[in-house]
Amino acid sequence: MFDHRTKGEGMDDGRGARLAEPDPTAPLAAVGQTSARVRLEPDVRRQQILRCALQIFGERPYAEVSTQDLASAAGVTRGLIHHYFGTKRGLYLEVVRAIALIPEDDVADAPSGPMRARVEAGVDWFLDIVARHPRTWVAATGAEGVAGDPEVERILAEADDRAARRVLQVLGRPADDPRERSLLRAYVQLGKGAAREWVRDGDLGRTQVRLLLVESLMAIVRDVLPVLDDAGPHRAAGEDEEKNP
Amino acid sequence: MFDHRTKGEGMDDGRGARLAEPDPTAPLAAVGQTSARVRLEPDVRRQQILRCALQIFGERPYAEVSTQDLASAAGVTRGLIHHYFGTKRGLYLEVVRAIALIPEDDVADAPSGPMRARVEAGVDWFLDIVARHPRTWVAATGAEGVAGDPEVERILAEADDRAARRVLQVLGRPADDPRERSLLRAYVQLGKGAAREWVRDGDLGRTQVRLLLVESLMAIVRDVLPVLDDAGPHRAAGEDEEKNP
DNA sequence: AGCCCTGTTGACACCCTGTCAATAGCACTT
DNA sequence: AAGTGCTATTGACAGGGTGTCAACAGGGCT
Repeated sequence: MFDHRTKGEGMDDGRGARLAEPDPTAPLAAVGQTSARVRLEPDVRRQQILRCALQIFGERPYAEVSTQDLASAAGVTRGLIHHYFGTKRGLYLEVVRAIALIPEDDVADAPSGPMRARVEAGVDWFLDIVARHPRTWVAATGAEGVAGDPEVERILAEADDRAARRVLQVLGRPADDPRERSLLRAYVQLGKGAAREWVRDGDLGRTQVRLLLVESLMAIVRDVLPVLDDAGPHRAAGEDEEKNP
Repeated sequence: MFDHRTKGEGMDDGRGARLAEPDPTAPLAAVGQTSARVRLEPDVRRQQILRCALQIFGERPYAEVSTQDLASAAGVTRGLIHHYFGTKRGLYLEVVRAIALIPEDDVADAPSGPMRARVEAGVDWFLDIVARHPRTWVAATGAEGVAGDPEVERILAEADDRAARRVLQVLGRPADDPRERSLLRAYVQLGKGAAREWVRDGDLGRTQVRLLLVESLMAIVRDVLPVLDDAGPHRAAGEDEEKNP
């Protein structure tokens, strides 16, 4: 998310860029005013714009970013942004996708051993992911989406669902029961919440968070999943007729 | 982009506005075209606009609601919206406050009886709140805020903290230990996640959600809180050095 | 060199937000 | 009842941001 392309840092003065010879693919604000119109491969240009957008959207909220800002950062004109991404929202979606969706890569862990060991393994897997890029992770998965945009929702939901399936897999359960999936998605929220408390405010450490997540998941496995089907019908909450707050 | 100002969409039909005798305080779209300029007490007008905004913002995302929509729904002009709330975001903040901030009023419930009963009472209290305005509640507390708006963040965080304190109170625990508060805030995320699954997707019903929340909270009370202090230090997650997303 | 494909631009039209002086309800006085 | 004053409410205006499109020009090819 953050590109950490800390400004000073050899961007303009020292090495590179001898004189008036800007790297055409220079991503960020290398755009003194100097660089004339340079023609790039569509793929390269797309990537470059996307990288800049990644940085910008990480810095301030969606509404306070204008396509002009995006364009300037990439050293192009607004028109080009729209040419490649259709709309500002389109570009934003690409950014969210890039950040939120954890690759489904390492799926091959054999779920073996007693349940408690599996649960602990699953929790540790999750905490490791968070610990790798704590702040970025929190920013990406928190309430940072654009206001209720259905597509953003969808992406974030997909991310949660992947995590939920992963946990189910670690538990050694088939991941195709929609109710169990739903249940685990809720649990993933607990994980996200706990991680937030861990990373942002410092009152809980990894130890405490781990404890919380392990015991909760154990309770779910022990006391909830087995009786899930015995419970009542699965109606959604009634349509709301608001009265007053 | 999308004009979304499509279809009349239940905006104008239903209740209210029988025939040219509009209740001055009629909340929604009682605005045939009929109602002439009516003068109301500032308080009343504010309330009325707020109620309408509550509904509208619950229906579609912030960015797709225009001040014109808000004004029309309340049967006034845009200017008045700004007169009372300054800005569209200002009105939105009031809405979020109204929905998310559970009144700290009914604090007097005696936390008595066995722990399981208390836990169930607390969970039911929470579910009742959600059930009162399900969709609006989900919209307001989910990732539906204005993208990363600090003020929205603050309100939501405050709301979570209130809920956490409330739960601690129901459990019969003092609500001043920051670590327990933090723990319970994480639990509140589970509650919100579960409520989302309940309201939005229909795979889980209130029964299942209740089960999940009760058992999880029981596990927390039984297995986590007692040993919270025995666990390691409460360092925040290490500062992150991002490599790549 | 000259041509052509296409990446890139600049300007245009539209919508939306926020401001402000002007208008007109409505309660109170005479 | 009519008049008067306070102020709730309006309508028009300015500024800014998004998305569209025909035209321009970079650079590889003949």
